[in-house]
Amino acid sequence: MRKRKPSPKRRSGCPLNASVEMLGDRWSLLILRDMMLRGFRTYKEFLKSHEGIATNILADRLRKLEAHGIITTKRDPADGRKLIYLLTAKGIDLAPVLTEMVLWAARHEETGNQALVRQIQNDKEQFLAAVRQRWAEKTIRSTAN
Amino acid sequence: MRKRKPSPKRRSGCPLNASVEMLGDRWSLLILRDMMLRGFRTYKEFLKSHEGIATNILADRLRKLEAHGIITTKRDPADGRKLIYLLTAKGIDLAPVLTEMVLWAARHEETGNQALVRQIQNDKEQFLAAVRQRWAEKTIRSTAN
DNA sequence: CCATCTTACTTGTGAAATGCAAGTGCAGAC
DNA sequence: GTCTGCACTTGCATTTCACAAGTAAGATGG
Repeated sequence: MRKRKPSPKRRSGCPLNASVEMLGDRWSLLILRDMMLRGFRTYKEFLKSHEGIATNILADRLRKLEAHGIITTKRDPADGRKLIYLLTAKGIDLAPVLTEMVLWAARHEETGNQALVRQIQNDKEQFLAAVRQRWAEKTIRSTAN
Repeated sequence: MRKRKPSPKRRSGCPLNASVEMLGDRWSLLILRDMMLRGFRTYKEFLKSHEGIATNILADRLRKLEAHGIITTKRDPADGRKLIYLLTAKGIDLAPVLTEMVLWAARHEETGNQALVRQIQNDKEQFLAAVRQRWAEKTIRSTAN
């Protein structure tokens, strides 16, 4: 597991602060959710899907996530216009954070997607294992091409 | 467990989106960390501590966290100038989210506070139980006054 | 091989959020 | 009554954001 050298302008060394500086905005975690749970991989999918992110913001977030080593890109071998965005190991390792946030909101707010919520509540570890396995399969297929 | 009616202007019903809309900024989670782990309870403590939040932003974030039912305030009975900020049950229930974020950053970044990290890694459930118990004790003392 | 379409962006503009410095109002201490 | 401490608010410059429009490079159809 390769670690980055400490960024020069970090506000503090607290690990929570590090997470917040990478993920603490209104879009990054939603993009990661789409990659992790919905299997989205291209710019267009992110753009037209979910909560309606602006195109310049999406480009900026993808750039930042890549700079932080959370995602990578590769050209689609079948269509040279397409860039395929993939989660790195560091990225897929955010799965427990996302699931805890989903569980928390589901406990305290009126939310949709109860199927997902119940699946996580039913067996969290199994859910995480499934997420990780789907990622591993996809990643092998993708990097093999 | 009382739930809020769905906010009219939510971008989507996804539970992750709900969490992100309440907590997805550069300060809210740090304030909650200070309450949960460092025992901070007053405006002044939040202000002069941690990563240097601006006073107007702090006032704004505290207002929003209270509006979302994550924290409450009460007057200090011993000093009428002081407001004491306390985590609600919904607030302390964010402990698993914070710990997962700490663990993730500790795994993938160079961060400080290794003592805390090792304590969580060593036994996550015990750590969470201790956090919850400290909260329960403080809350009983506080609301009894 | 040329026109057209798709994809992944960038650019421009106004609105909103943020950061910083200074000031206000109220409670308590002296 | 003055002075200090606490929890803010206000004003202003800077940064970030959202929305609309435009662009470059690769694919597609004739």
